[in-house]
Amino acid sequence: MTHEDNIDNPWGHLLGRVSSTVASVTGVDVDRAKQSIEVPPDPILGDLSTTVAFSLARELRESPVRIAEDFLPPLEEQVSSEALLERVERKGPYINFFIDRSSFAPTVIGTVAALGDAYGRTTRHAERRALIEYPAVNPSKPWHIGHTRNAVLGDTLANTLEWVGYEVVRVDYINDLGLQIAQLTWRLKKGDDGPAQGVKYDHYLGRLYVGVQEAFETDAAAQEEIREVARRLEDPTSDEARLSREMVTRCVRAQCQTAYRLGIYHHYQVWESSIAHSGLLERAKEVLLSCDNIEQLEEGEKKGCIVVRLDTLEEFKDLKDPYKVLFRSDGTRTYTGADVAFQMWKFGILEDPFRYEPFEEQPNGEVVYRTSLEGDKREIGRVDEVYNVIASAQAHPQRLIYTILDLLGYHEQSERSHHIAYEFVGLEDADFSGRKGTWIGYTCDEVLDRARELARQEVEKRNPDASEEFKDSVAESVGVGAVRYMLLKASPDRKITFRWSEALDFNGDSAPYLQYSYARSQRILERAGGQTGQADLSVLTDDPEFNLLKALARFPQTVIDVVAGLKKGQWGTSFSCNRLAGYAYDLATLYNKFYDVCPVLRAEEPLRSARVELVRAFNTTMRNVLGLIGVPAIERM
RNA sequence: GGGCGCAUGGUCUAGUCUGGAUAGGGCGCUUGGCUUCGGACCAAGACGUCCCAGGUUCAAAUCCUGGUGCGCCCGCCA
Repeated sequence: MTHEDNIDNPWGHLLGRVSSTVASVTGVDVDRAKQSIEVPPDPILGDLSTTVAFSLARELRESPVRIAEDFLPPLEEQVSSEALLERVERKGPYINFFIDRSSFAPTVIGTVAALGDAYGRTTRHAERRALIEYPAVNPSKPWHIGHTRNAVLGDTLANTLEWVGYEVVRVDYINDLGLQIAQLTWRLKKGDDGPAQGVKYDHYLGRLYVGVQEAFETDAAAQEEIREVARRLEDPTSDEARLSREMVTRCVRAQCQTAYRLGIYHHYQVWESSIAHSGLLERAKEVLLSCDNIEQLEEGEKKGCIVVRLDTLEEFKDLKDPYKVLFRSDGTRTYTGADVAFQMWKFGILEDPFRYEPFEEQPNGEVVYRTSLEGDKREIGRVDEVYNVIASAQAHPQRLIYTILDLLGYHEQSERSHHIAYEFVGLEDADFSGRKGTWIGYTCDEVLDRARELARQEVEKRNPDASEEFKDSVAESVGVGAVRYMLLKASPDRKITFRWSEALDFNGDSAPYLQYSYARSQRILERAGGQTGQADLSVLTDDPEFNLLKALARFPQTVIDVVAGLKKGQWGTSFSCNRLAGYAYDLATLYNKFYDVCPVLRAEEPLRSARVELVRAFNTTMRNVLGLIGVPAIERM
């Protein structure tokens, strides 16, 4: 019994049946038969087809058409005993299968009804655990849309893995020791009134930073003072460290408000200061120095540095310098050094030196913990896969970290380290830069606010008599959905040029279109009254009904395919989040077409009851997909 | 210099991994559809050298080779 035979996956089941039918008749193995199955370009031709005649043509020294002709009679024989298949036809060399519509509807709707909220979830990867790091925004500014892309990608990946059975640990990384933090600490030390009334702390810091950066670049004395602050920050007991800790905490709390609006939550925050002062680096250093390619140089330009020698490796042979520094001559870590130690921690290669304290309780009711020098020990546990959601620009350093794990002998962990890469979000004429302040006006909060305002106007038009609370709540859900969906429907390796007109377009391929289709189905179910249960579903055979049923059936297989597509390449692991968005859009489109031409409540029995059950199945499936991609499902809008 | 990614109607984009039948959508444009379960909807139409040149194949947007254009990466920085 293969996974596809599992009843929680109707489309996979169907593919399995067709594949084994093709295999048994033609003699090719099941995998090859499965490879040959595709969906014909026009449903008139069939629901599924096989091109196996083409691939057999050469080895049988026979024309593909002739081969298809020969296989047709035995296939017809087999198909007649397949419950879900009605008939098989030949069109030239193509062999096309037709689903038995009257038995398909009860199968699909029965599955959706039986599984309910769990429809779309499978247990293929049960007992497996994954750790995902995202979005790791510096605690010195508000999220802009680029950070939001990272966060939404990470959150959706985490959901997707959970839907195929993974247990997922969601981790954020807080770099509280970077230069930006030193600069801001220096600035706050000089005294400042703090944020004006109503200004979020992260926005306040972000704007303050633009000015500080200017001083840093132009004023040598200021620059020296800031370097000194950076040095003092390394001592966790210093006044600067205390001030910085307070500042960073307030900033992270403010950033979390943005995350919560988007429905994004974490289990742990790993702070850089914990990495620096917990003893993790010292342990990492010991392990690293036991590796043949890693050494402390005794002479030359990099005398005293702990380096990894890379020129023996094919993928790094063209570097200008064969040595990559992990620890500087003064003993401090480089980014790469800290990242290697962090990656080792994620896999449990190094014993967990961290202590944890609650950071805050999130709106989902779960406490997010931060690493700390105080607090309690916690057990992260074994992790099978690690996914780091990081911009494509970081592909080289990410690859380097995984290579070092490999050099250390942790081949398995290296292989299971994934860089989920994505391109930047930019403007037509500029990129977002923290230093230059080009992000101003394009923070996640501002984009969400504007989306909400626009949605609010639409809600007002349609529901003038509704309560303020209702209007606000719907507007917020529409705004959040629109922003998440916009970021998800683009393939991660494609740059997104942010345009207000596109981000706030609520028609067509957009979240409100999905939410609207859901709300309309909700209305029908409310008016239809209670459960019918006994409906004769075999009457659902018209094209609009059948097309919708096929889309419903495809959901679990789509999630499985996206996970199967997480293939690791040399420079990153691809995550087709756009396929999830695309599936949701297809489903909504087919429902809207059905809605337009198939009356439900006004239909005669037994059609009426059957269509109500179809609407119910759509309602359940759409709610589940929306949950998966994090777009709020709205009952009424 | 080396590496990675991208290139598809006016515009934005799916499909490329794993070759298969008339290249699918969104926005915009033209036109039609509510005495009807919600028009954030549906239907019809116009718009294409799938960057270029070769090659492989019964079959190429998809694979191979060589180009072109754009973006990014290659520090004891952050």
